Amino acid sequence: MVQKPTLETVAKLAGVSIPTVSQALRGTGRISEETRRKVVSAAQQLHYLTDQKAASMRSGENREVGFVINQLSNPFNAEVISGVVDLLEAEGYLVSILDTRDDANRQRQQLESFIRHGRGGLLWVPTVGTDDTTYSLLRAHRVPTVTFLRNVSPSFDHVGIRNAEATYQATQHLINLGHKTVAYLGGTQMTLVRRDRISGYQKCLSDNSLCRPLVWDSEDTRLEGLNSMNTLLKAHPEISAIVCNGDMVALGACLALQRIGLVPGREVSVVGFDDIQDAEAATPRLTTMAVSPVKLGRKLAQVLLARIREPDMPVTVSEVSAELLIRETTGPSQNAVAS
Amino acid sequence: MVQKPTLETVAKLAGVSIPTVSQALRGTGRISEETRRKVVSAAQQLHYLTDQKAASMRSGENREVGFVINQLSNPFNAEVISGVVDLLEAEGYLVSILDTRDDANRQRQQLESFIRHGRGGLLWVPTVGTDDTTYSLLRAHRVPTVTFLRNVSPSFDHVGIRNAEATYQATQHLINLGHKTVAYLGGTQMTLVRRDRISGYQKCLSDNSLCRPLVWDSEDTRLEGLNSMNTLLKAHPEISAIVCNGDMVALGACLALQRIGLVPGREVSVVGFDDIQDAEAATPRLTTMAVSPVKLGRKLAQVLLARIREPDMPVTVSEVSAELLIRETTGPSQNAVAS
DNA sequence: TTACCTTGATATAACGTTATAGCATATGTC
DNA sequence: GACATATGCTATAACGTTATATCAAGGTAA
Repeated sequence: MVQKPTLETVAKLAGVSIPTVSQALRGTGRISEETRRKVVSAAQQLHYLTDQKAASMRSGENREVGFVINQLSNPFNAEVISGVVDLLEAEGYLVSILDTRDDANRQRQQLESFIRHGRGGLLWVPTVGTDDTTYSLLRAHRVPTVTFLRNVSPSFDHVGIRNAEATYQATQHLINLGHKTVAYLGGTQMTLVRRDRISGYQKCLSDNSLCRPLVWDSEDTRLEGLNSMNTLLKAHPEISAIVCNGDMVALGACLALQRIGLVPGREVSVVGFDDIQDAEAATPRLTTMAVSPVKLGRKLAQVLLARIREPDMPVTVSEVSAELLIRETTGPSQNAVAS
Repeated sequence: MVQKPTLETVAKLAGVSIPTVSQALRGTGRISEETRRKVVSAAQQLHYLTDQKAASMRSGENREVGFVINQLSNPFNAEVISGVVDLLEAEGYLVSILDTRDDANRQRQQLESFIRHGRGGLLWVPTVGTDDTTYSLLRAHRVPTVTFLRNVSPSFDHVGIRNAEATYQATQHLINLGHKTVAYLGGTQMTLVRRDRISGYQKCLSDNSLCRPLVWDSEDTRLEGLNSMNTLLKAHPEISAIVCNGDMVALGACLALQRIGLVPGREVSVVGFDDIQDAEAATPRLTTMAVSPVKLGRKLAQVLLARIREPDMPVTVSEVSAELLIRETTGPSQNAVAS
């Protein structure tokens, strides 16, 4: 145990050659049952574990993939990761997670490091401000890549959410409840995701002949949601409902309402996005657009596996629909009742 | 660009030998300024990136480390990870994160995979129920290892929190406010961390001649905190204050109180543990035992680096103190005022 | 018998690096 | 001018695997 066990050590102990050991352990080639047993027992005795660095260097195969994500602390992301990891680990892959914290420089560093270490696949939520050289870097090194949520380039497979459809549905729900002044709260930059969500919100307003779209920025945390809602209410006290870019923002917004004595779902209605665990636990329980993070994670894993196995298959784009989950933070407009 | 660039490709383009390229790019050996420039330009032209698998195989050096953690979705952990990653990435390391979700089997799989892939270092929150063979696996393969939070084995370096001291302080704070019936809420199994925290709580009670320790289980999520607090209140309506095993539980407990019309900090006082972002954002703002996750993360990274550089140094144990942050969820006992 | 196939193993080369040693050529010293 | 030393580069081997080719021994068919 003083020396790292290698094929050579095992071979010596079993009294056979190195290739024999390699084949016996992997079940390839023509090895008699008897020597196979000898080899396996020797390997166990020495606690031998294949050195994958050496193996993958020779064989080209590589069961290490990475998930480069924009915000690890977001519980929705954490749940997606669970789904991905479950499926890929079952297939013998090692999934490692990198957090860019939406910093393009950090992301660049991480991806270069990623390529240098020769990972066999990439699941990727591209940072805001990712530039073209990053895409060509990945293409040049032939990294099988699936983008997630942010569909930034037609050369990569993609798995995402039907964002415009979802916010349209959320907005329509509020309008059906009689709300006339519906604002959009959340996001800070014009990512594709946010653009799509806002466009669904706007289209719904105009389809219903309500023509005052109002979009307000906020980081995707409870704290920022609280602060932004405060400023929004000060600037536009007339709004009676909001569609949020994420549950964390929505929960923060509910807190803001409660602090000034308003009840979410009575004076002001709130719709979230994601259906994280806390949405159900909050008081009042949050109405939200639910997407199953585990289902998304599985889909992601499946697409990546397909791409790894068939590098030349045509690029695929998969989008899953969100589902409106009506809980307690949405209710009939007070104005509508009054009029 | 059709072929993966290697030292050979670069050497051919620059018109020099392979070792020359290797040395020129790393700045070792004796290379003239002129050829160095030639080589660097050729490398850039081909988008050459060192294949670390091959490099580390030959040189033995390995700048890949892993952080094997028990619960990725916990925001406190996410913040610790940030601290670790900041420091290690600056030193040229690639940090990848694995989530055991506190499942010993999964953890075993992940660690074996981890070793096979030859990682150069490990930061580790061991799962509940980790058995001895796992420790010896890590020792046998000489993986530089630092345990975090759960100090399970004297053969690894450790970074953790002064848990008993912290809960003692929290409990004393409640007692000073006049509370006589203080319960402990959170955790599900007898991990070392929880044992230490409970012992601090108990010692404080007995030091103050209050002899009714009451410990109640709960998973470390808001939802479970809510449910557990409900059952606790039903079983023991007399309690006037609780010390919690984590902020998530504490926030859930506050929700439970609010649902039945009680105000945290008035009828029942609540102290959390961790000081996650939401502790400040909650209504009312959560009193908690604060440990700086970023500071912990940095410490972790430093200890690991030291261990990697000096594999034979004596084992170190570092513990940081938590600090009582008094906010709004703790207040004078109503009984004390009445009597 | 000769020719051919099957079985069970091994020898050898290769993956892309880096460490070591070696070999010219230029520079300095006495 | 002879010798030592410094400079700049290259040849070679090695890291631990796996892929390919090869080889000996035994079995089968004509």
